[in-house]
Amino acid sequence: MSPREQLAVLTSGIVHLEVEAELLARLGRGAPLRVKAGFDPTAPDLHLGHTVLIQKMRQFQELGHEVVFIIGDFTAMIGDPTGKSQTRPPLTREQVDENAETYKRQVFKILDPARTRIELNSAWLGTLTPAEIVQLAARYTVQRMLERNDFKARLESGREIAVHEMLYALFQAYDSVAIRADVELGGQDQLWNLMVGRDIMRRYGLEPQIVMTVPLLEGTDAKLAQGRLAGEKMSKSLGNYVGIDERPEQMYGKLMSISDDLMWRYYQLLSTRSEADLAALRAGHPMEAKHALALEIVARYHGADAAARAEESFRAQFSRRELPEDIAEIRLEVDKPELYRVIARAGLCKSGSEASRLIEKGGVDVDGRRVTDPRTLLERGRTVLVRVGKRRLARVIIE
RNA sequence: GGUGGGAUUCCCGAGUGGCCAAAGGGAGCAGACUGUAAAUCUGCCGGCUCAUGCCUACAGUGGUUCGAAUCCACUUCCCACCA
Repeated sequence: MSPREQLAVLTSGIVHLEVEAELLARLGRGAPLRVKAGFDPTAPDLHLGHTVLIQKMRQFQELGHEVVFIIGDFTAMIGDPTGKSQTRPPLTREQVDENAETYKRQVFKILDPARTRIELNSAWLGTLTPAEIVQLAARYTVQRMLERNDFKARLESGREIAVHEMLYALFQAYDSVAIRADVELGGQDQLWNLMVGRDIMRRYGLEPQIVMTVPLLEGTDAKLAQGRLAGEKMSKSLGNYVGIDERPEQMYGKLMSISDDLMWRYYQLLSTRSEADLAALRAGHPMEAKHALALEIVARYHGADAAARAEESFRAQFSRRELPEDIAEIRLEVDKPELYRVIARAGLCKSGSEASRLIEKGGVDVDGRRVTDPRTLLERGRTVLVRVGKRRLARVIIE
């Protein structure tokens, strides 16, 4: 593929590119580019939000370039100065190794292992001498540091900025020096850090890395508000994520429950479909477009067969309202087999009170028939099918 | 170091002596409607041997009072301004 064609592929869907002409020139040399991205080793489970970046890395690989995936085990001990979680407990060596393994396993669902190098940044940062650290720090200025919005705001409002917080950016930048990165990729919110890397490389007499940022993916709860898609970015702590290690059925279900507006955003950032395909989907029923999206994404991480099964079980359970195949069977011993007690004991509700309320409101049925008296007695020795709400379901036997 | 303001149920936040398991909003859950959508509407939203009863809860400890989330004392932690 010609450099121009490569450029078109690589820059599709990105937020920022610094500098296009440089990227084009380097592509023109014909040698594989070394593409760097850093990951924090603290949160081991990758979700679709991370994959926006990883898929971009994959595109580089497909064009013959090399990806260097840096696990920031050293920088994690410092903590990114976002001010959010200052008191993050330091990780042990074992935890870092374990998380790194999890990363590899998950990341190779997308990346080509043959063209991927994984490095821990403690390998070079951990061996820097104090003199070398001083030399690193000498290559940047306080003025430049204070250009960072977060620092600027804290300085103006008199909140403290610890010295080591500034070192974070320098160490991350040093990673680029250590591996001689041609390109560094990151999320939109990382632009400033990546730019420091560019400057620092130049100061070490290296050709500065090209910087590219990708958009942040909104979480599954994002929806249209005042004509615009609004929502927090996908994150595990907000519970609005789809993990790439999740079971196919669960992934499929989560993707089907997103709003129509969010679906098109996901298409834009996650799908590999062509423009023509997308146009056809837009012309059709949104529900079918959503099925197609769920199918594509589940297939990517679990294979086409598993995705097809997930779709079938989704359609059976929700579209046709059939019973799922695997229903938990629970045996209980209860003194008085009143319905609300049974539900609470079976773990279908958190408490007896909650169970009672739900029953009175008509949220529970037994053997397919709605029961509204919480104190209905269940027969002993017989299996009954108890359904609580739409999703919670169990076969219960009272002994 | 000084002075003031805070800490409330999952989150935000009202409440300044009984009417407080505690406004309002968010999240969550259920029902209606549907495309298991989203939006909307309705209801619920500490627990319990289901009781016009009990227990737990308004940072911690102790106190005043018939009665405290509310008043007092001390403790811990946050925030603002001054130095």
